[in-house]
Amino acid sequence: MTETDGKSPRERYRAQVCAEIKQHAWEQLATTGVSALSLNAIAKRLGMSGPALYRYYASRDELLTELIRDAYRSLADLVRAAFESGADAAGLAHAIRDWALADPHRYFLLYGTPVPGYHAPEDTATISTEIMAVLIDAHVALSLDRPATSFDAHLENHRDWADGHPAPAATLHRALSFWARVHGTLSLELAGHFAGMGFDPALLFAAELDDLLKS
Amino acid sequence: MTETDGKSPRERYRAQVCAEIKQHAWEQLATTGVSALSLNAIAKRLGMSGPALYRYYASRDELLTELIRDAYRSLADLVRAAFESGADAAGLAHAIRDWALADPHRYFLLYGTPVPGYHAPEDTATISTEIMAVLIDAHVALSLDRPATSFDAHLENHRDWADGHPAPAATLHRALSFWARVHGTLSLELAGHFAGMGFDPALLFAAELDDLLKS
DNA sequence: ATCTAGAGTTAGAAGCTATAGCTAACCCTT
DNA sequence: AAGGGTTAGCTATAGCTTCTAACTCTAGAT
Repeated sequence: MTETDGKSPRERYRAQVCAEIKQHAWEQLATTGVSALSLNAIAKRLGMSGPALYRYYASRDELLTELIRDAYRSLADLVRAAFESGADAAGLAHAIRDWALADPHRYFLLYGTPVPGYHAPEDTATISTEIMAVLIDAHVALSLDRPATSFDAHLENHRDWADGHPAPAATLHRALSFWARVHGTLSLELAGHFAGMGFDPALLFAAELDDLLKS
Repeated sequence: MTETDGKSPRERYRAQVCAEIKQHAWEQLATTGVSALSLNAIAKRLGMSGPALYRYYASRDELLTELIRDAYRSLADLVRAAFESGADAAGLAHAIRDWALADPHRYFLLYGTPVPGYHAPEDTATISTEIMAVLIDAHVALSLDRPATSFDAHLENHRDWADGHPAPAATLHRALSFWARVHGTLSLELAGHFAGMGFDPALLFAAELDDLLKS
């Protein structure tokens, strides 16, 4: 209970303020989107003046990087947890869609328009390959009786991104298609491009995956 | 040659300044992206002071709306021209991809992260349905020997967006899948998510379409 | 008890959007 | 040809942003 956690009170206080800043940043992000994320507004909502925030995050970009990292981690954990609890590829897709619908701005933070000056840090790429690895795992169980395509052959020679995964190229192909179709339908839906069209985006989502997974 | 064009000199001058502003806006957009589009910077590059620009565009959003409208028109014209010159669905996909690669920021202006406060004007929706109509046209020639899916049945009851197009629901389904797959692979590629992976995005793009179109 | 590190402050620079009020030039009409 | 209305441009300003600099003051460590 009253474990000191091995940290000095200053460090604990600092960690908590950092967490509070991030929490308010997420709230602001969820309501107004990334472009309207304001350090000043966060500081005022925390009861302190603007520049005080720079003790905790050196710049707006550094806070954004932290948010992106957290979002990636959240998605990777979700995908991994879903897979480890026995979900198949379709189950993963559903989990990802729910995750995105729960906070569209968080999804766009990762997969939306890249911000001009920003460059993702090294570890987000690591998490990204981690996600891809799980996606590949989720596709190894699927049948491979479809005829091999020329892209399969190309992937055979360009499978470094699979990080040594032993799955056949056709499976890597399926994982990539999975990712592309999930992203395609999901981002069009989240951006509102299906808004006035009347049909149910969830059914298009499911149909795109069905077409990929059954065969 | 020296046709007066029926416009007063003031109107002609105004139209030209508007065009120059838009041209500089496109240049700035192509290099730095939409978030860095600055009315001040455009004004200075045109040799006039910041607020002078507000005589021509009432706000940053109004200029953005104009740019979005132009981009939509450009894409719609491209798609229509490609179809009328005999391109099939795969040809349309190639044309769209080239159009997007030529100016990624323009593509993201239409299909990227929606800007928080902004609401698209009426006519962009009109152009969007115009594009969809051409996409449907491009898919009517394809065979329909695939088994009907439940999404086809759903589309039969929600085909208002097709604007009275007589194509069967399976064809509407194909047009939607086409759009989603084009957008999925293209936006992942343009956002750099395939950057360190080694394979050729053009081949994944082609494979995603092949899987849709051949059958 | 003293000293130092760090948290928070105000002030300010440079940038942005956008408004207000003014001048001057221009077009049109009389 | 002269006046009147329109409009293009200016400067100044308000209010917002990120971010730096210099200062105070307190809390933890020695």
